[in-house]
Amino acid sequence: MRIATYNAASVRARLPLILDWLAEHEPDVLAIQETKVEDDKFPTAAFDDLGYHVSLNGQKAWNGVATLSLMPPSRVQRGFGDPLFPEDARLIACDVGGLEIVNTYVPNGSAVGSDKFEYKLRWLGRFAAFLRERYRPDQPLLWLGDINIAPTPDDVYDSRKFAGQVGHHPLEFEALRRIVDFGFTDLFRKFHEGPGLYTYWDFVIPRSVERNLGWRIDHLYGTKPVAERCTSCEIEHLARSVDKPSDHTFVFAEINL
DNA sequence: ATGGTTGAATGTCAA
Repeated sequence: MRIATYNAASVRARLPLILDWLAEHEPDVLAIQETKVEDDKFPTAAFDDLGYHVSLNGQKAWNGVATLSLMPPSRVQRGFGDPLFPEDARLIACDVGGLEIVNTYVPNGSAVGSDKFEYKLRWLGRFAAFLRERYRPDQPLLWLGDINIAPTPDDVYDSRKFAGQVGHHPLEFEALRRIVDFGFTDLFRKFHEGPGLYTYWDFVIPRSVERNLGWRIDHLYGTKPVAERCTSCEIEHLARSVDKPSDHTFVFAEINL
């Protein structure tokens, strides 16, 4: 299976780009984040025309996740299923052909010390518990999406500058480690070492793409049965350089399932 | 020097 993740920063604004990418790369699954649209306004028909099933957890204007799959999904779950936890549309989980797929848009966190940063840490803690409630580390499980954390100095263009700031903070590293300790392997790092390999480049920084001032914050994590069968994981840079790009690009893995 | 861009919605916030 070929499985990809993409923070679209509006699925409607990015629709032509996504359709082109699907036609060229023919993934079995595409996990989209920041769809920024309610489910009844999602461009479902355009993906249906390419043969994709569409599983949605959207909301108006912000957040929103969608999982496209050539095989029909089952066991679809939107959010944590916990009425006590403040729910915005950041998680959709489903089973595709026996592979459990959890697609998340982790809160950005805004700035260290803000309410949004506290929410990010609480969300990550709730997600660590969610995994242990719903899954086992010995089953085929893939967690992917916009993680909004650059977990090592190699994962951001200026680690010293951003040390202790949002996206590169020790409390985020600790929260992510608790999640990864469930039994995950970072599929991209299984194949690629070193700095300069990014998935996001800020719109605001002049010529951030050309200067490679980026962050690796879009990740795919597999349990052991997935990591063992994963034969490649690559970043697809072109989608960040075309007309009207998202500020993220695609990351995709091949898994022999 | 606290700038700059983008999208949703149409104020201004979020990223």
